[in-house]
Parts: sequence; structure tokens; C-alpha cells
Amino acid sequence: MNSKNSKQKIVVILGPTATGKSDFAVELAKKINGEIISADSRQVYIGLDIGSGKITKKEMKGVPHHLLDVTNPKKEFSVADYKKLADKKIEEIISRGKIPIIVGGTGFYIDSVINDSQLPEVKPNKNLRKELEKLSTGELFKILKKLDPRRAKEIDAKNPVRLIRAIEIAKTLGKVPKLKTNPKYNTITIGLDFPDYELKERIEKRLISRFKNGMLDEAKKLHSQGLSFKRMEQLGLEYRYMAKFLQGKITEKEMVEKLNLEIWKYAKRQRTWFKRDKNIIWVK
RNA sequence: GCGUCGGUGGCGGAGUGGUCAAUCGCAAUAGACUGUAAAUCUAUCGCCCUUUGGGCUACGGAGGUUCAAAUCCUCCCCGGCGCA
Repeated sequence: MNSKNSKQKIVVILGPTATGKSDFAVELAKKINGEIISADSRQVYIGLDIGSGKITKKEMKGVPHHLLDVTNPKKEFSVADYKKLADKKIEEIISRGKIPIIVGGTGFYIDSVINDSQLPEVKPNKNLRKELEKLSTGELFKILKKLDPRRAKEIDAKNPVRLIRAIEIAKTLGKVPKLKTNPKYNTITIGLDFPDYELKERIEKRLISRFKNGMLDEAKKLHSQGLSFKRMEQLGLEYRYMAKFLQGKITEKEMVEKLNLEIWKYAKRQRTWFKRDKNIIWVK
């Protein structure tokens, strides 16, 4: 009771894409003397601006923003990287006597921070992954089962990404440690959302305006700076379909149609993730 | 008008006498998520019944052949193409 109340307060603003989280956060930050920490797996990359919906300097209205532009898109970035940086930023903000406001749509990143998830300290092993990628999920599952029956029992046996990472961990640590969580902050979480038809409309309008604002040029520029189309496709959504278009794999019409649909589907996936947290205060 | 190819589930598209409520892809719906998370993956997906199961209605329409038809035959309707 007491210990809970003595915990530092932090605010989280989340919700599916295109719900106006950034603007909402700026207004709140001004009111409560806060600083914003972005929780967006794409906005961490330098140069992914229009396509990722990164807030502009002007839109920040003087409110400090953190964890935007922290790495090069050619490099891989992960939750673990995010968590380390976010933990540090939170402490810094608190030490300044201000309130940290975590804002974004990447649920996995947000949860890792507010739950203080103890992710296994095992770095990605490129060579191992390359080898494992050649195997079928059935084979991968067998390997994991031998290494760590406990983890094998609960893992998604058909998801190669999950299986490979689990094997990677088990190979170095002997097994995959049970995930420990231990929330260290007193978190208040606000969720922003809209009814389906309205969110779809917002997604469509936003996509049009992104193209108008030179999103395609941004993609071309990124490529000319050495970002491969393969990597761009990995980044998903806007970047994925612009990369396909720029390679002539799809037409412009297909790109736009596919994007509207895929962004909507993404929004629904985000909602599914957020449903697990019953403490979110939804504003619709 | 003649010829020809075709009309299949929300869409695309397999199937060409039985093992078909009908491969597959897309969409849709629900979901998972321990360093790729805008990523990756799963389930369901004609209607009804509580079921490993059963019933019903279905493959443009109407008849017919057959023990059995989405699959064969006849006529009709619709679309593409070719020739007039």
C-alpha cells in the first residue's frame, strides 16, 4: 500500500495508430509539466519521418521528446535496446522533477518498460539464426523441446521467429528463463481510440496527406542513402509497400489500396495487444 | 447470327462422374506475442444440430442421363473473344 503510493508516477498514452496520441501527449505534457518518451518501434530510426508519423519540431511546442531518431534504419533495433534507453530517460526526467509520459503504439515496448520485464541478456546470433532459418518449424520445435521442454510447452510452435529466438536463448543459457516482471512505477495508462468507421477514415486521410507531404520522396532518399529495399520491406506498412512500388513489384494503385487495408489491420492487431491490460483508461 | 471459351462460396481462382460443403489465395472474425513487434504467427470462415458425429441447401437457370453430377446431355439466360 504504502510502497505503492511511494512509487514514482508515470503516464502512458497508447492506442492504435492514427488516434492522435502525439498531439494529445503534448497538451498533457504542458499541463502536468511532463516530458515525452516515444514508444514507437519505427520512429526510433533516423530518416523515417513522414512514413512513421514522427512529430515535427513545431508540433512539439517546446515539450522535450525522447527516443526519436536514436539509430540508423540499416541497423537492427530491439525491445531490449528500447527498454535500456527508456529506463535511463525515465530516471533522468524524474531527476529533473518532471513527469515522464510514454507515448506510442508499440505495446511490446511499452509493457517491457512499465512491467520492467527481465528480458534474457542474450544478443542475437546472426550465424545461428541463418542456420536455423533453413529449418522447418517442426524441426525448430523439436530442437527447442530437447533444449527446454518447459519453454516448448508454452511457445507458439508454428512461429519461426519465436522458435529461433527461444533456441538462441536456450543454447547460451541452457534454458529460457521464465519471464519476470516487476512494475516499479505507479503507472496511469490512457488509451485513445475511435469507432471503426472513424478510425478507418482517419487512416485513409492520413495516408493521403503523407503522400502529399512527400513520403515517396522520403523513401527514395532513404534508398539512395543506402537503405536496401529488402530492409525497407522489413520495416513494414508504408515503407514496405513503397519499397515494393519503387521496385516495380506493384502499381501505385495497388500500393495505396494495400496500405489502407494493412494499416487498418495493424490497428486491429494493436487493439488485440492492448486488450490484455485491463487498467487502461479508454478515451473514445 | 454462326463459332468458340467461360459462368463455382464475399472476391480471385482450382476441381471436370463418387473419397466435394468443394484445394488454394485474398478479405472477414477472433486470438497469440520472453532482444524482428508497423514484425512474426495461429484458429474459424454455407446454414442448422451440443459432439469425434448428423441433417439441410449449394457450383448461372430449367429439365434429363446415372445407383451417384459442380463434373455428362438438351434447352434457356449472361459475359469474353473470333468470324460475319
